Amino acid sequence: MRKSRQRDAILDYIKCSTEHPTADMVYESVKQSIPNISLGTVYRNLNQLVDEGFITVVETSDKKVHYEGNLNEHIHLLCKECCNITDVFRKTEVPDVYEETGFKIQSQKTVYYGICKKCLNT
Amino acid sequence: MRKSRQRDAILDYIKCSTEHPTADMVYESVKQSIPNISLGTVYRNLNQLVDEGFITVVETSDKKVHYEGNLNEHIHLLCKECCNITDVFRKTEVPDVYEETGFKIQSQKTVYYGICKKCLNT
DNA sequence: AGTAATAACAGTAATCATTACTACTTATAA
DNA sequence: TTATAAGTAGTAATGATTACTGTTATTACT
Repeated sequence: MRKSRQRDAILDYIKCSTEHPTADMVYESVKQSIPNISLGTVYRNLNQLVDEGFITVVETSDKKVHYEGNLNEHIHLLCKECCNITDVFRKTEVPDVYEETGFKIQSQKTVYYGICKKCLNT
Repeated sequence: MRKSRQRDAILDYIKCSTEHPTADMVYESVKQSIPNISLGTVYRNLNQLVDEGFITVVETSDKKVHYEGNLNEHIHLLCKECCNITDVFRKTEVPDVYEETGFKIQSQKTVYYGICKKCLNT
């Protein structure tokens, strides 16, 4: 991967952001320092940064991919009403989440990402 | 929610499926018993069934929503190569997953779904 | 430093999963 | 049994993402 001003700006913004920006939010923000950056460039670099493991993605029900720069293991609180994503870094036990954040848990989901048996043997 | 032959067939298919079908897979399958069912009907009912809590969704990187009828708490193994989703129901500890399933875990994600503080007070 | 090779870019067109819309049909409550 | 409104089929529209094309910029090698 070569060095590029555009990708540096994109990565920088995501790494510093506390929210979980979408491609469009990245585009709007980076446009302030690189006015003629292309939306296609943003998408291409986001995909590249995910592939290379510099950032990760979070899916919500708003049908847009959200990006995240904090790679430390943590839990996401995902509001079904407003789609807001909140990070919880402390090893807070489930019953304590409500007291500490005011977030009412209704369900949970745990996903392990990796390579399945079949793809490992290919 | 009224009774409808289309929705019954859709729910039935998802509840019986061991894979995690997409809207299109549901459409193709239900079409065998209701040949003139509309894809729009499938989407509308899937959203309704999710809203009413009869089924849930699983997101992969293939940009399609996958549906799931098994509401028992379990873990998903999501292959980054082929996007296959495998369910793990036993409380298998992370180190044991590989031995039991051949799935090589690279990262994990835990999400709690619910209502945030702000939306609760509205 | 000069240059060739090619990764990356801007701008725009295309894709495709999902949603919205419309006129018709059917479940169900009174 | 009939009114009403939820549900449907079929199709058009939307919108996030990707693909494409001609140009620019990085980097490895003389």
